[in-house]
Amino acid sequence: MSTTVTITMQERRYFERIHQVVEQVPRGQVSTYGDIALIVGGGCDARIVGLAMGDLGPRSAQIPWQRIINRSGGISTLEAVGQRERLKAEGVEFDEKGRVLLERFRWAGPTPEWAAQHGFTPLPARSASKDEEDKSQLRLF
DNA sequence: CGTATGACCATGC
DNA sequence: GGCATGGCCATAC
Repeated sequence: MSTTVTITMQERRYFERIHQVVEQVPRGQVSTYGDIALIVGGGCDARIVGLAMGDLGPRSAQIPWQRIINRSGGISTLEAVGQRERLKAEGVEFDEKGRVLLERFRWAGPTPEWAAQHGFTPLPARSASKDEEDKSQLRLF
């Protein structure tokens, strides 16, 4: 009997995949809503990642939602204090203004192997220094 | 099916 | 860097 599972892949085509990616963020590192959206791809948006995090419910105990922060390194949740404490306990450091030091603790994204294997998009490489990156791109003027 | 909302982000000032 | 706007797309009513 082939009880084909008629899984509702359509309904939350993003939520499921978002959760899957967030699970990959290692302890002691953080990622941003936008980065997760890029990895999921297929038109996924940063706000959808936020929605998916809010939709975790009981699963919040399994999925490291605390490692997802906003582009500025700030915490967007209502329980910002608790989230910051969790991250501190993992070794994540903050600056004087209470923002995560993204340059040091930002997750580089999944390995190309894992990404290809599960149908995700790896994150583009980021230079440690923005200036050097700009310099490497010759402005032909 | 239109409207409002959201754990966002890029842009312009 | 901070503040205000517009845009983005899925959900809830």
